[in-house]
Amino acid sequence: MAETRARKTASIEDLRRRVLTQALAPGAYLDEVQLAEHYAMSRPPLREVLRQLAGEGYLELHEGRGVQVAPMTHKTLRNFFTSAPMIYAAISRLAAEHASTAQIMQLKDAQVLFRKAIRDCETAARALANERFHAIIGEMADNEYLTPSLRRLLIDHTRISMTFYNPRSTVLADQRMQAVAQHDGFIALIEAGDADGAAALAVDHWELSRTEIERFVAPVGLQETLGQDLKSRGAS
Amino acid sequence: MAETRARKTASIEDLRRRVLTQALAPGAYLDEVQLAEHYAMSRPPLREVLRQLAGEGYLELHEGRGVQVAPMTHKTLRNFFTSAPMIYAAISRLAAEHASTAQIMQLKDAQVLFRKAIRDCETAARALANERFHAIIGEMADNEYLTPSLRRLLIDHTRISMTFYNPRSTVLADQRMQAVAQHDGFIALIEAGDADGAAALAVDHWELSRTEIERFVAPVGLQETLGQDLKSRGAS
DNA sequence: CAAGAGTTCTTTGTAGACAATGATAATTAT
DNA sequence: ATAATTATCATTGTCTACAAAGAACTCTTG
Repeated sequence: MAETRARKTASIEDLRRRVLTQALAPGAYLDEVQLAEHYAMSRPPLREVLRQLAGEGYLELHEGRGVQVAPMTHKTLRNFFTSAPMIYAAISRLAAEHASTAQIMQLKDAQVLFRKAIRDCETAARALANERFHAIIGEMADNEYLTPSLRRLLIDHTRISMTFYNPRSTVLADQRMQAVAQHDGFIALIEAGDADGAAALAVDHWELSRTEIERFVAPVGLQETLGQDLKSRGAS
Repeated sequence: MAETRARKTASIEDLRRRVLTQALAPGAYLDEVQLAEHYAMSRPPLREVLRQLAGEGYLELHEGRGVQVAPMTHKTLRNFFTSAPMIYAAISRLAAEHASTAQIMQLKDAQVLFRKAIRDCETAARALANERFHAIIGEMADNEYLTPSLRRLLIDHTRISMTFYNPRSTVLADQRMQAVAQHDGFIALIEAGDADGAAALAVDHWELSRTEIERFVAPVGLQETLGQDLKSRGAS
């Protein structure tokens, strides 16, 4: 078994992806033996992987009762809204101050993929590309004290966006174009080293995302009276 | 082996303590077999423990090259100064908003231990009690997105304070009393639910700590001319 | 004498088997 | 019939032994 090491990192990345795209639903319990089989490894190293992912916030360990995909409740959503703008703004500011040219290249590459995913209406790819874009900004910030919080926020931001993202909705099409434009803005501001600008844009970008989420969480009520056909509205 | 579970959690707490008090020096490499022996467990569960602690920021894993106590460089110190006030203020604010009475009791208990450690000039106990005090405030905030950053900050804050803390210095005695008073202030403000007050006090508390650290990192230069006795100044 | 390659040895990583705990279902007693 | 208790089962947690990768040392060669 020469490539077990590769398998281990692969399993970590795959599990991250599955959690982010909700292929593994929040709150779902995982089976160690099943996962170990799936990734063609034995349980001890898999357990290490699970611990690590728990540390990163993807999973939750319950002593003697198994591993759970990090659940999302109304409380987590509230906390998310409270913390996100502050962290995003701080990270963006630091990124503009510290970004290397190599990292800016990475960011541009990520933006290409983001654009592509939106054009092709690939929900999961879009969510992952967006996560990657912001994760790179996090790397640029290069601050070991703030990145843990950013990581944690991105996990749930990505998962939340997966729950309600509807590539067919024309209302959201405009917002998607705005998001793409804002990403371009990030690249320009970071390249220019404009810390204040990047921080301000982070707040705008967050506001855009927040409206999207709010529109889904608290949608406008149905207008029909009892007895009418409700099918065509699709409020779910 | 009925109590292996207890041993596992005990090993986690002990390792945390040893890192925080610098009984394990920053950057030091650990030996798995030695640690496993020390905690009377086999290597696989110990490796899980190490992964978890790495996730929490106490350790760093190096693929195939062993485990290292999280190092502290000039860069980490700079990042620390950048991030700490924001996170501390935010956490304190949320703590004042959400603290339960049970948690306030815990905080008061922690403060008793903090006072005691300072009175008895026990450096490690003081550092750990201070860490615990602020960790409880973190629990009060009850925000899974911000606590990871707070945790990370407290690790290095505790370690930094251990490096230069000198219970004999009379200059620092006054600062210690101020710190105790500020902790009392936290308790009062949190109990009163004064979020703005708690956030403001967090900034003050941070400033106090920062001056202490700065005085150590950039001390005033020695005044003696060459050839004079330098022993009595203790500039290390 | 210095530099590089080969070999040995220490240390990390993994596998498979075993033990123990928590969950589930069945049986018994009220 | 329902509730409690016990027994069985599935699943988590751990241990010992083995394999492989990295580090250090030695031996050889320029």
